[in-house]
Amino acid sequence: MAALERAGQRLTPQRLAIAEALARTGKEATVQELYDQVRRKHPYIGRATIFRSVDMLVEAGLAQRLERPGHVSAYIWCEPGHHHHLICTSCRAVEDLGETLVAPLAKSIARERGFRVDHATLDFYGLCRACAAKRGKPAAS
Amino acid sequence: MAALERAGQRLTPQRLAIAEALARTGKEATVQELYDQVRRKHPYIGRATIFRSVDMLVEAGLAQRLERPGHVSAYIWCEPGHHHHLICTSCRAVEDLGETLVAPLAKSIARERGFRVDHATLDFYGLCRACAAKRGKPAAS
DNA sequence: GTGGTTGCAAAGGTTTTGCATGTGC
DNA sequence: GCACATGCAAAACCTTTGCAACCAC
Repeated sequence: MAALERAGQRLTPQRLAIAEALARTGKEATVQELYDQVRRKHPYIGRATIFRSVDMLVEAGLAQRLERPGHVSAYIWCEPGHHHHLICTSCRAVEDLGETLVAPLAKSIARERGFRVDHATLDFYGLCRACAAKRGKPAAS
Repeated sequence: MAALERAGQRLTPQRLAIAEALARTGKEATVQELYDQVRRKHPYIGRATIFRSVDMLVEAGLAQRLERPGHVSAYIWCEPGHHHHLICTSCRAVEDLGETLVAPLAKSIARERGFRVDHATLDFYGLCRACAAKRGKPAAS
């Protein structure tokens, strides 16, 4: 959590609580979920603070906004340099994925299509090892 | 546009107009932009119809929702089997990318991490060939 | 002490929904 | 003709903003 200090931001109890909540779940979390979670210890925290704090975390490179299907933004804690993920659609656990997979792709795209890649989204959705083992087949809807 | 019929959906003038508008721009488009565009020919169309139609298009596999940063959904027309894109952050043009790049990645992830990939997002943001040529460097903010 | 941060509440904007009417098949 | 699609408007929703009080540094 010392990463927060390194980000050159003020270390308030709220921010700590939010960062901690996000880091601890190991899953993607919406603002509402973080709000519910953090409110157990900070009953007077406001939703706006969550929004402002996660924005700050994203800018500091400590979190990432997942543009996930369904119009609600979710956030995940992430170590610098790990901006791609495996996201379990069952338990919502998130695993990091390094840049190593994307870098060669970006390079070949630049070469073959003349496209100058700035950044890329690469996220895999599916079942994590545990969930895949639990149910061999995806659950029927 | 015959793809619409194939999707087993009713072919209404509104849907045709929306699909056409989306297909013709060759760019990502927000609902608001489609609304403005389609309204030139269908002044009485409602925003709700746009939302319902793009949802239908997405379900039919003829469009894709881009979860782009900034909380507004944008949609792009896409041929079946081309669900990854190069998106120009300058002119907002969209180029298709086949599945060929992702398939091997998904396979290796399944093998190495025990993760059962269902689907993946892979979109590259940057400058298309034309925009990259126009301005060698990204514009200063 | 000071400037950034918080909490509250209200505003802003996007997306969804209900229902009567209209229409493709 | 019937089921589905549309238009309208209001509701629901997430997110942002303004501002006074507060607090980390």
